[in-house]
Amino acid sequence: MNQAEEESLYHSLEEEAIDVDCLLVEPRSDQVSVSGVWCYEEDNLGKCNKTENDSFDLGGRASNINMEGVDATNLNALDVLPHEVGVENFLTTSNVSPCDDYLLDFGFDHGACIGYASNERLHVGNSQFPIKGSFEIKNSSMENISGTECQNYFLSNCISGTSTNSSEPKSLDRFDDFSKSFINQDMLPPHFSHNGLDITPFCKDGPTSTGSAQDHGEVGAVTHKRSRKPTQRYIDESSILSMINSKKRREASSGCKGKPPGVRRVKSKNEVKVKPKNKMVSSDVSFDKAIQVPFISQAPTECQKSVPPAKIESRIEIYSSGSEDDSEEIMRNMTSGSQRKLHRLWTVSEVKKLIDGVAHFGVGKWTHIKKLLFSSSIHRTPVDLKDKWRNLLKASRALKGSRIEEDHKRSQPWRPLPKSILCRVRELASVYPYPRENNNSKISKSKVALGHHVSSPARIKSNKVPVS
DNA sequence: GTTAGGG
DNA sequence: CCCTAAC
Repeated sequence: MNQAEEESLYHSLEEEAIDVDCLLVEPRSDQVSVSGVWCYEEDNLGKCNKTENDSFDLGGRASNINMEGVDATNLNALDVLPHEVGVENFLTTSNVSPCDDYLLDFGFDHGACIGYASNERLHVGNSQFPIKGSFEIKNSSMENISGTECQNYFLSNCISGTSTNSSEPKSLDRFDDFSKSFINQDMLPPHFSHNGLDITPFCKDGPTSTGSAQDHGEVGAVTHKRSRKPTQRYIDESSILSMINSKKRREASSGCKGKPPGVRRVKSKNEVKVKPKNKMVSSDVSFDKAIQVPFISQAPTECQKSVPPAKIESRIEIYSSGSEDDSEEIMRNMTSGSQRKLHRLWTVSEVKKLIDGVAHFGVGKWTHIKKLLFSSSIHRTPVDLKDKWRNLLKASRALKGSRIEEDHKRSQPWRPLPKSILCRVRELASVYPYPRENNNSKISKSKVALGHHVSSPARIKSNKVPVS
């Protein structure tokens, strides 16, 4: 942008009586310091299970901020180069995002605009957002206020610093985007801050409110400022969201007779089971994150690879995901209570646990296995264990049938189980034959009779395999 | 309530 | 993963 454009833009802003005087204050140094105090509301701990008080990750799709060791007294804890600071996709972090009810409050002390007023401060305090507290950006030269990637998350990409040292604001055009995002008198808040500019975005727009990212752009406001048109991106996303919502409403209203594929009635008892109040941070959840459970922990692009493209709902969950269970709840709410359970890939650790469980309790004791080994995995029901074991048996048989491993890989190109696991399944299958295979399980009998090792007491319990 | 088995 | 019959 050249000088003339900047000036004209500035004047247009001025004409619109938006108090952006501080905009043209020259940045004075390259230092950007982000510091603050963060803590979580107790209610939201479950949604932020990975995060600690003094260490958190504002991971976004485009960039990450990792704030560690932030405390109230150390204002320089996060002294970094401007290009390292990007409060981007603030609301999309998987730790904190499903924020149907969270409000963001941020006021600008002394009317300072973000990054453009020397020695002024941007103060962001969340009252109901999972991250509760405040952080400050002690500005010296945040010259680049980017709103281009703003996906109607109020903080996404609206604050960023660049490493290029410049004595003049470079991105007034971006500020224009930014101001469009924030300054809208049509969205006047019921909330005023004591000191200067105050913005209160919120997203309570009715029972269909999903807490998805789009919602955060629905309503936002600024006191005593003229209204501005919402960004094109906001318009686009709003229309997409409403389209999805109306589609879901159609599906819901069409009743259960048609039974559209992929959307089924969820039994109430399942609802109760699947959604316990206390959300646990289990070892295998973290394992999931580490290994292969696709949709929560990975970047959205990767997630989308693992999700069938037809499942729009799933992709929404990806973006709004906080904890797994929250996502499920959100989707259930969105679809008026009818939603197929999430498809969660079984991790190797889960399979191992299942195998251990079968080894200990025998086939068919799915409830026991669930209670003892999968108590922390609330999304795995006894039926799931049974189904998985059945599939494992299939897989092991396939492996036995075609010794060539390539065939096996071709049959399961997406997630080949380790051969050792399948061998173990086969071994257990011979010891604890699946009920249906009981008829032709003479081999297993002979194996057991030959003292084929099973060191578990469960073997005695299993009446399907006669001992001695 | 739990499990097996078909879809 | 869902549904349902059977136990």
